[in-house]
Order: sequence, then structure tokens, then C-alpha cells
Amino acid sequence: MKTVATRFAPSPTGPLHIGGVRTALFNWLYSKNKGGKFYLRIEDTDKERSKDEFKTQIVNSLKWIGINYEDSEYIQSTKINDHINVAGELLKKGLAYKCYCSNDEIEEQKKRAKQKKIPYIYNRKWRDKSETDAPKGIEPVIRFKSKVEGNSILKDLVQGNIEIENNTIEDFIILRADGSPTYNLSASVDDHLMGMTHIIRGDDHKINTFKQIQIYDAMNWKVPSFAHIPLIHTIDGKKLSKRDNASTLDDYSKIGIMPNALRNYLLRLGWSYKDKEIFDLKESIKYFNLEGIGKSPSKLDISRIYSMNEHYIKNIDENDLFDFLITYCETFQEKIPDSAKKKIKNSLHFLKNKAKTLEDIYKNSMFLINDKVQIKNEDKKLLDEKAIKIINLFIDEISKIPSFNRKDLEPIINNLIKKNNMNFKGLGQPLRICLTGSKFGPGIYDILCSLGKDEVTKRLTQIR
RNA sequence: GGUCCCUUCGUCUAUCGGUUAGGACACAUGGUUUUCAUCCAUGAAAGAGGGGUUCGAUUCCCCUAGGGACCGCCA
Repeated sequence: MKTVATRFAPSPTGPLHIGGVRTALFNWLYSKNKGGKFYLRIEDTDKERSKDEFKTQIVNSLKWIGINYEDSEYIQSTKINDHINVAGELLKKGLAYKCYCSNDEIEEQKKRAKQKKIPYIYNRKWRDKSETDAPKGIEPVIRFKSKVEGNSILKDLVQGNIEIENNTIEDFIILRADGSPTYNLSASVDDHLMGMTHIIRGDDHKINTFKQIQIYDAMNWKVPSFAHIPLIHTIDGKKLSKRDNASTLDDYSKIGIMPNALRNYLLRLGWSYKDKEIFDLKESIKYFNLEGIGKSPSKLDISRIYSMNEHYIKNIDENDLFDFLITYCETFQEKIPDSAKKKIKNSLHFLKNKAKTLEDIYKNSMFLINDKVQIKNEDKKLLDEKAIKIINLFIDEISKIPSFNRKDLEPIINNLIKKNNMNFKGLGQPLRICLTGSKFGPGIYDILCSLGKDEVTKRLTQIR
């Protein structure tokens, strides 16, 4: 049995969206589960639309989510000669032919098909014509001689057997008039040259697979196994496209979703293993299989991404969480001074409690990052005479205590409340506003202790 | 329009002929927490419809309906 080899083959013509990431993930997981290899192939044969920045984005996205590939990227455009040679061989074997139809001629046929409401399929005009009939001044394209009779069955590892009539597959172009190879040729040649054993890709490639298998057969190559996974749909049930917002990895990383959480979410989107929801990296490799992939498309649900992220925030090692947080802040928010880093690290155990995203933790940490407290105008109104008075009393009280922790503070606060005939909110709210500039945030004792006596006194004194 | 695929709570899904159809997210209610959140408990919520096969169908088959993908000298 040959070692399993899979690949992810995106085209760098736009930002990689999370449907693509999921495809990459499934391929990667499958190969790792089988102890095989996983490769990245950049399909950049569309020179017009391919951009280097997209290639970079793809590479970075995979790296971010933890998918690593063998060697360096396989760049399809550097292999074009191989593809052209195969076309030449096919031509020599009589399994492909030159088609001299003009663009106008083809357009005309398509138009007519549309009018008659019948599906357009190239009429195979030059399939058996002699080249001596070739018109002058037209550069031919090379078409593959597709089977015209009988049926083909694709034994799909996810979808089961799919059968179609061969005559619904047209004589597709493998070499353009300018001599460049088209997708179906390039993809099959590369997959063969790279020794792919399993092709896992989106449902939208099903028809291509029937074409590509014919190329394999024509070249006497071993046909790999195929698995077509259902596409991810938007919440209104359409294929997720690059134009949909919140569809790239960056859209998620910039709001503070962690790679592990997204990986776990994507894994469970359209795949399941019993009732298990949480899979760490090792488990996802251990349990992944093709049988667990569902047949119907699944919709992206942002609230599940949030809750998955929340789960990871609360359950991963705090040192790791801290690293993720700092990277996040410095990439998307601001550089965190070393002094604040220390405080954040010490306070992470409660800063993370309210958070669904790294952004939430960042916001909760604001009072530790900024020494100067900004109080909103609407909140200033809450700092009335009564509030100032109780805060002053509070300052006096804490000046008397030697240490500064919850045990020391609780009696002070309780006494102040009682003496001044108010509830907890009466002291808690102004205190919170003065110390953090916000009505919401971590628990008041957490805030007090994390800031420390000196800083608390300093901030409160500034108010009066 | 043609070809192919799909159909269990709002969402992701479990069930591989016999279950009070389970879990998770979201939602609602209550409790804990001297705010918010967390946490805990409880609740509401599904087999698209119609035929078969079978002692018995969510599960197997057919039809209908709905949804989706593809139909480029893009990948």
C-alpha cells in the first residue's frame, strides 16, 4: 500500500476563505491520520488574476491555523512544460485533437443553445476532421477526445457512487490557442507527478473529476481516490464566496478568534465523531476519517465560532493564552508595554472570564494598559457629590490598612456601605468608573487587587 | 433548461430497522455570584410531503417538493 499523499491546491486569485481552509484541513488531517504526506500546490496558471499577495495570504493562513506542508509550495506555473508535453502525447496517441473553430463560431453555438434552451456542449466538429481542412489564420486549441458512449461511475469516498452518461462531458480544451494548458490538464498532470493518492476537494469539482479521470486513463496513470466534500454555505444557503464578508481567516483573527478554536469549529462543520465536540490537535488527527463527513452542505454559524473560542479561552494553558493575547494585541491593536504585560499576565485568570474573544480580553485589560483613565461624559454624571464623598471615605479607609487584598477590602467596603446607608452599587459603580473608566468590566475586587493600593489611591485621588 | 448532489430541532450534528429521536451552540426561565459575565439547573425546539418494502421505518426503495453545485480558451 502506497503512503497516503494529499494536497491542497488553491488558486491565488483572491483571499483564501474559510471553506478553502476547511478543505485544506480535511486533506491535512486525512494524511496525518494515515501517517502520510500533505502538500500545498499553488495553482497560478491564470497569470492575469494570480497575485503574489494572495499566495502570501494563503501561506500565512495555513501557518496561522497550524497546517504544515511538506517541502516548499509546489508552484504550478513552473511546471507548465510538463503539462504541454502531456497534451502533445495525447495528441500523438490520437486521444486529443486540434479544433479550429473560431471564437465567433463557438459563441454562435452557445447563443443558439441558449435560445433553444438546451445545454450547450461543443459539437465535436473537429474531432474526426482532417487537419488539411484547417482554415488559415486560426490558431487551434487542443481538445481532449472525451468518451461519447456509455456511462462512467465515480466511486466517491464521501458521496458514494456517482454515475453519469459520458456524452454529457464535452471534448474539453486542454491547451489554449496560445499554447497554455487549462486547469483540468494541469491539475491531473500535477496530481500524478506529485504522487497524490487521495484528492479531497469541494463538491464543485465533481464534473472536473470525470474529465480528469479520463486524462489519467488516457495516459495509463493510476487513478487516485476522490472525495468530494459538501461546500460551506452562507447563512442564507448559498455557496460561500470570496465576496462574502467574514469569510477569510483574517476576518476571524482580527476579532480575536484563536487558531485552535477555528480549527475545531471547521473540523466539526460537516464532520462528526459520535457526540464529541472538542478536539485538540492530536485528537483531531487521531479521529479524523472520511466516513464522518456529511453529505449535505453546512451553514456557517458565527455564534458557534464564538462559543468555541470562548471554550478555548477558558480551557487552554494560561501561558499560551497570554502569548496568543499579546500577539493579537500587537498585530491588531497596540503594542503592550512590558509593565502592563506583567499585570495582564497576573490578572488573566479573571480577565478571561468574561471573554468570548481575545478582543474582549484586550478590552477588559484596558484599565491595566492605560494609566490615564478616560471617563465618558455620560458616566461623569454618575460621579455626583454623594459618590465623591464615599470615594473619599474609601481612600481614607484603605490608607489605614497595611496589606491590600480581598480579605482586607471586604470589611471596609461592607462597613462603608452600611454606614452610609447605600447598596453595593452605590460604592461599586463610582469606584469602577474612577478606576477603569467603564461601567462594565471585571469584578470590583479583582480590579482593586490587580491595580494595587498605590495605583488605586492615585487614580481615586485624581478624581476629587 | 440539462447533468449531478443533498434534505433530523433556528444552526452543527448522533442514530448504521425496534430509542420517551440524544448531544452541542443559540434561545427562554430560575438559581449562585453584592454589577455585567461566568457557573449550575430547567425548558421550548426536528425526522419536507406522499407512496411502497417490513411484524416494525428517521433509517431501505420510488415519486413529489424544496435547496445546492456544475454547465469558460477561470481555477
